[in-house]
Amino acid sequence: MKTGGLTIGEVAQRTGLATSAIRYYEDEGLVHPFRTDSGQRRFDRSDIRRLSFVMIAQNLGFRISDIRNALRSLPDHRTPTKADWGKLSKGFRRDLDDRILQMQRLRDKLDGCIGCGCLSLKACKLYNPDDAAERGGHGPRYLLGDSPPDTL
Amino acid sequence: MKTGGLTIGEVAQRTGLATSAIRYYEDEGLVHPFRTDSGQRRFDRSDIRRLSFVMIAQNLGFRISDIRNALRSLPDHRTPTKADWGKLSKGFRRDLDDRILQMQRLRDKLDGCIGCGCLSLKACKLYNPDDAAERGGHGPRYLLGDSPPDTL
DNA sequence: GTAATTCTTCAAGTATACTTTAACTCAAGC
DNA sequence: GCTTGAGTTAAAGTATACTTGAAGAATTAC
Repeated sequence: MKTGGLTIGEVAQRTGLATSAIRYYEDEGLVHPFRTDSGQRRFDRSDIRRLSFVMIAQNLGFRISDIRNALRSLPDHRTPTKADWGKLSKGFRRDLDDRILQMQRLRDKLDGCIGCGCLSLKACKLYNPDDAAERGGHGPRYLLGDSPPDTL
Repeated sequence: MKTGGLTIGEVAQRTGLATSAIRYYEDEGLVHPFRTDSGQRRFDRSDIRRLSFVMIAQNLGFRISDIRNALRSLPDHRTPTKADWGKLSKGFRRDLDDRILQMQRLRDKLDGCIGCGCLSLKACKLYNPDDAAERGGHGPRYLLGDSPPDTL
């Protein structure tokens, strides 16, 4: 009774994900497979695209909550249109651009700070609290920048 | 008996790290404070620089093992010289450049793949096994790219 | 029809990066 | 000199992202 959908094994093969990971992603609300009468999952072809996106975003360091959020712009039980994906892509690109910019900025600062051995961050402003907040670490770590250059 | 070193609390204040994090970093071999006769940690001023580096690298997504590895180029019980830091910086910069490049490449691909809604990764070669291996996920996930375009 | 796969759920385990708690010692201020 | 704040260890707890294992049901292959 495989009328219409892909089994979890087929999706695993096509994406390279473990079946356990796919089940986990369902638990986390990243995919919404339907069920056969006997309770087995059946996936839409478009779910492969969804999961591909998940893997790409994961690889770039985005967390599952971020990804779930991005995927909200896609319809849950309808095959996403080109326009749906375009919308998601736009938001994702913005995040990516931000990250790239941040990294480049840091790299350039590092040339000046670590490169010269000073690493005196108040002077360098290598970091500011906003950067820290973005990544959302566990504690309220304000990272660097409260000691004058001569303390380093 | 505070002859010479900073206490863990002072280091915590200057870096913004929790004392528990600093102790954890010592366990992980990222800093090597000496001890007073009574067993309390005393840090070198240069350890603040070390810890700053740890925080920066962490923020950029590097793992502690990577960071420990990078810090190997610094001397453990001597204040690092400008040359020491320069050496570390060079290796770090290379990694950073790699990451930035990878992200830019992916971003550009995304414009073509997700943007158009195809996301057919074999055709796009958005990902290849090498990229996956780099990040070193838990399982042997080869990510994307074994399904022909029409399966998506 | 039956044996081998593949699927199911649920609970527990793993790795990373820490924090929290408990019980205790040390150091500093008054 | 004694209280208080800061430091110490060891073990357990937390969050994220999964994997592994057990026991059973469904599907497929012959």
